[in-house]
Amino acid sequence: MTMFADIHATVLAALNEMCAEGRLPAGLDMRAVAVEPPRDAAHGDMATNAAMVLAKPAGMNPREIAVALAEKLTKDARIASAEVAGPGFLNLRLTAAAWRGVVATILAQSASYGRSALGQGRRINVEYVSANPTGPLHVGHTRGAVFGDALARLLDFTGHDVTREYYINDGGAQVDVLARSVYLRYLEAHGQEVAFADGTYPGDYLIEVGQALKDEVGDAYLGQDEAVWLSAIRDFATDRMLVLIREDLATLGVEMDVFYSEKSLYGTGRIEAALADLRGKGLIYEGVLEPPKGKTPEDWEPREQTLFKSSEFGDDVDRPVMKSDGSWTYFAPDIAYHYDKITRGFDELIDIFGADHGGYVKRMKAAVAALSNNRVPLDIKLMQLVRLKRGDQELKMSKRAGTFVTLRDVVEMVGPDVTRFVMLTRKNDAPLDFDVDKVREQSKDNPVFYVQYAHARVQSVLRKGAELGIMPGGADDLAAISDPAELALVAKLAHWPRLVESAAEAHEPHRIAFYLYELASDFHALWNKGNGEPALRFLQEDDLATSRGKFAMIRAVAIVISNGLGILGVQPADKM
RNA sequence: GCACCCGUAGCUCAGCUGGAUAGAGCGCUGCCCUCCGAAGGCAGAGGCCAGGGGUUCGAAUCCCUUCGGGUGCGCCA
Repeated sequence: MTMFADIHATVLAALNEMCAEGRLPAGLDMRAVAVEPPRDAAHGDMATNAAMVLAKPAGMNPREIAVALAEKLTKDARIASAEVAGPGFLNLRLTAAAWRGVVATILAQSASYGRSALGQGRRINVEYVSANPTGPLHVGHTRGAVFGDALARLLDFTGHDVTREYYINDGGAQVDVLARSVYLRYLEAHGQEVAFADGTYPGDYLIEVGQALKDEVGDAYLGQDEAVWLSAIRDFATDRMLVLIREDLATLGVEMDVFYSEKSLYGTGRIEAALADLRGKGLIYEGVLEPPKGKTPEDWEPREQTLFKSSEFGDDVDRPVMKSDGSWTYFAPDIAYHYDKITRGFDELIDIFGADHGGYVKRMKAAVAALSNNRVPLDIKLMQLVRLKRGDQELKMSKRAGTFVTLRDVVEMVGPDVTRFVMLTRKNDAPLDFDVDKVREQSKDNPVFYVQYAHARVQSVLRKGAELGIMPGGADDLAAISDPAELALVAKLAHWPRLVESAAEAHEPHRIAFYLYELASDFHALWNKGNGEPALRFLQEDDLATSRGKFAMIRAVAIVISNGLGILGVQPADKM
């Protein structure tokens, strides 16, 4: 249990008592009753809106309810005061002893402080990265990789059973292009002059693949028709690319549980099975789509296609699953893939896509709703672009020239921890500027540094204390935590569990990063306050009991920072 | 033309799923080291939350609408 959950339960209990005593009507819906930190700390430690949300259904004046509730709550030993404010807020102040209890809790729970059973072991599948297996990962993929991984860790931390999954697009035309490009490199390895036409991948990273192919098959494919080698080289090359991609992900500390092959859906009856499910629900038909309004393609002509009635599930129009030539559209294997996830028994699905896939969201949600009979929710997070910069200069990417900034370039420039943290300092749907110079600065301007520095400062004091034989204390020493600034810091620590839960529910790991920044800021402020008020210094050489108490407090700060960074996949620094 | 995302301080962005006087960093102005690390901190100036309607005790947040920016729109994946 946590402080906010405890008090919330206390408030509900008090309200129920009031019902039993006839001071409130029975059977009130209390789900809207919340206990939150007030926006302005001057209002108190916690505030409840109970009186306001219950006033109308109870047919009573909100202040009347608030006064009665306040009377009950002040009997609680942890609550120092309860004041009615504004239209009916009830502002609560907790006793210093109650806050000190939070420190004891944090030290006792340590690495699991903030863990929650919110997910109740629900099985949740997070699909991310899923980049085409045609080359190394670039900056854009990096953001998706970091976000997906942090989200997975966050869900794990909140009691979900998480599967991290990568969908390999190895079934489409782009892997044929890959195979042809590798063939050219293979010819090159045999000393031939080759030209990279449009529609091939000219990147240097395929040189060694061509060489490896030569090492493996010798001259077997020289002068041969594409029909002879295409399929074999495709498999060879995609395997190589997947090794590359796994290595890229590993440099960031990202590890997948499942790599799921698109190709495995073809010729195995799995696409057919998924569509048969939809057909059985009357959601597949043959028909002709209207041309898109406003922007009709030049070569538009009406054609009959096999369509999915996605419009019955909130999509704008029905979507084709089969092209007019009888082959599948990309949507068909995607339906089959999500059908497979549903059949595997997941309770919830999350897809992380690039923002350019925005037009795909509604049909995918429609498909999952239809296939699972609305049982399995699908959340799709769209990742906005990353603008990579060095100072004022933007590092441009050009796919045609084969020059792009890779994930590995970024990690080599700034390290995995900085890459991860900075990528998480923005909401997923906001564009991100990533300045490779700025993120390496050791200053307040750099949020990674700022948070790491707070952790390192705690460790530094604790080390110094250890030299003097002072260790963080237990419950008996916590009276040393008494200044309002100290209690405010502890209150911030008490927010951690509810912050974690709200971030997990919203699927928004960036909230963790922002919280850590605020916590670090509060800590640095308290540290500096010790300059003017020696009583606030953590190390009090002439008063060991006080030192032990304050050490317990700052150790709690380090624990929360460490737990938070753990969710972001960042190593806390002990020294800087 | 339609759909989705976005619009908050000069700049870059938060805003806890509807709460009280809208916050932080940078930049600007002025302060704080005989002191556990100044790689920090404190204070000040700076806002019609793009505009307009609505919903209710209460809106930056939810709904409608206008304007502005981004992305996407059958036989690409």
